Amino acid sequence: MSEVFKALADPTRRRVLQLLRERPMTAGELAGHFSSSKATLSAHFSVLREAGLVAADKRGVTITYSLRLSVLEDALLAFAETFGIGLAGAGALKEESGR
Amino acid sequence: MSEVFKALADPTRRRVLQLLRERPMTAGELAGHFSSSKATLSAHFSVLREAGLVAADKRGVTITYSLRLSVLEDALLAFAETFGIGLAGAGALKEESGR
DNA sequence: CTCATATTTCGGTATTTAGCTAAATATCGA
DNA sequence: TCGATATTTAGCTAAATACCGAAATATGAG
Repeated sequence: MSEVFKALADPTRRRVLQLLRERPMTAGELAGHFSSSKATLSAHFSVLREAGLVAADKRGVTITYSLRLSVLEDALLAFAETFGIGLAGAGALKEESGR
Repeated sequence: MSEVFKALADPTRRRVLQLLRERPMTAGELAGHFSSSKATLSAHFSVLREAGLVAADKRGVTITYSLRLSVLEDALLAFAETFGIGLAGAGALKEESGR
């Protein structure tokens, strides 16, 4: 739980997740959207990976990252629930992910 | 946004929010629930205050902290929305806070 | 005014984090 | 095998964070 929130606390990482919302992208492709060095971005990917928020798929020499929306969703849901904040919309999401 | 997630990234601070969910509590009362020093807790309160997640009400020599649920709610909602995670339950919450 | 109480601020240390460049690793094509 | 490409790892610095004990601040009681 802490790891997810820690990952979300950085704007760069949140933007990475946003980019991956559209489609999976390679590390280099993602890095192209930022001004930081690739090494720095790589560290951000690592944080996201360890939080379980992205999946890394190595294909040849490139690594494609994809968003693991369910992990993000579950974390937010679990946390919000303890505060009585119902996230009813998650149901609709579940349907969508089920197709 | 970053400040809210950063505040939520620490287990102690999340527990403080949980405690405040029941009722407002003074700084000392809150500190009694943790093994860290009061100085350390005070710093945590400061982070929560700066993130807007709690309100501090100074009454005489004691400071009573209370949860600002709407801020937490709005932050989670806004973020979740950008990921297509609808938080329909927030509507019901709004009604509740309206009484 | 003085004392006790509640809380924060100060000064310090240790750990973590974000960033960089340079070097290492791995894979592909010729 | 050699070279090019994609990505990570290593080594470093600067800034931020968490923690402590001690000192400062503010208030209310007497």
